[in-house]
Amino acid sequence: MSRTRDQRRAALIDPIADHLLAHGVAASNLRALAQAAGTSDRMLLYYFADRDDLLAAAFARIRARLDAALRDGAPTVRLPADRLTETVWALASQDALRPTMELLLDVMVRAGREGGVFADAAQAATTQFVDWLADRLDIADAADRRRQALRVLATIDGLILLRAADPNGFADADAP
Amino acid sequence: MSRTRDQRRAALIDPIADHLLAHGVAASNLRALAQAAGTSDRMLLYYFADRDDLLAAAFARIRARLDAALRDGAPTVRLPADRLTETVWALASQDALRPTMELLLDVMVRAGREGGVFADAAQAATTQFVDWLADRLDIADAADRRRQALRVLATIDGLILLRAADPNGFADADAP
DNA sequence: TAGCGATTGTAGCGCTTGCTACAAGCCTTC
DNA sequence: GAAGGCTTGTAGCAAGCGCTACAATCGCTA
Repeated sequence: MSRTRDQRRAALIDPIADHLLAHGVAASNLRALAQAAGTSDRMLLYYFADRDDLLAAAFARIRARLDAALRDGAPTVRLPADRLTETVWALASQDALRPTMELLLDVMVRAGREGGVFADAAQAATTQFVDWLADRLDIADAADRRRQALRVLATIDGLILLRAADPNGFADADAP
Repeated sequence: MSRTRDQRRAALIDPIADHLLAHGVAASNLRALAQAAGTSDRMLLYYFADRDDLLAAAFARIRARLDAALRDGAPTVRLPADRLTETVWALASQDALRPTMELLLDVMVRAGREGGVFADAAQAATTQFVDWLADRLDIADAADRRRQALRVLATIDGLILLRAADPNGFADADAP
């Protein structure tokens, strides 16, 4: 009974996550998300407390997918920072990861202004990513490694942001 | 007559730019902007064609301010990329520039999804910033210099984004 | 089969948003 | 002082938003 409800709840999240990835947060109102999930907004609010609850679930799902993609994407070979940046930038530019990274930007900007679900999701994703990067940096000191990992992530995020904002002007600098 | 109208139009832009910098794009609806400018939304739409026109004017004003701040902020001394990154990161973290940089992130994310005014503003600001950075990089080849300038900007933008999204978690990595 | 909770559709509320119709006031010009 | 354009206030529209009240239906159990 309660398990069935949880299952149906879980089944709704995938198409909703897809819609978020494809169209961003602003275009993800309840009616649009309901259509994407093949149901009604009324139903979404039956399975989820409110929109924030729904978004939180979708963000968690997207993070789980990202986790899997990162695990498959690159082995744990320790690299210097600039080489790691290069590798991850190529990885994050692939079709599979690009929408995720761009949605992450969307969420991070909202985190600063709105807080709430967005702050939680941004913090979780950042931590996850920084940890993953730190595992792949050939730096001995842990604190320094973490600091450099954050710097690598900053560069990747910035590159994605610049490309998303101005895809044409970015073309000539595509190869780092 | 027409000059007076232009003057009044121009006078409205400063408080509106201030509001944008303080509260972001989402919180800058016509009624809020009107209150910030000490007038009514009706008046804003008398002096500007529509909200996009108003935002475009405000973004242009903010870019002019940024231009002045950059000119004052650092002399044209050519540095290697990592030293320039350090310098500009410190500069962009100052109270005077920080809101501008964070608004720029807001605009850039919107540029990707909504285009229009945001794409124009993002492109102009990016170009302006990259040119300024390129003038301060001690790299001989022009194309390579521009590419590195874009990379420096990406890192700065990414750092600002990470700090804006998660001010606490970022504290331990504040010094690059 | 009757009853009862779980599920779903319909309709719409209350709010915010960008924008507009209309009319009143003001200020210049003759 | 009359005329006519420039400026401004009042009021409100239409659309979109998150969310809810209410009732109908479904499916299981007794």
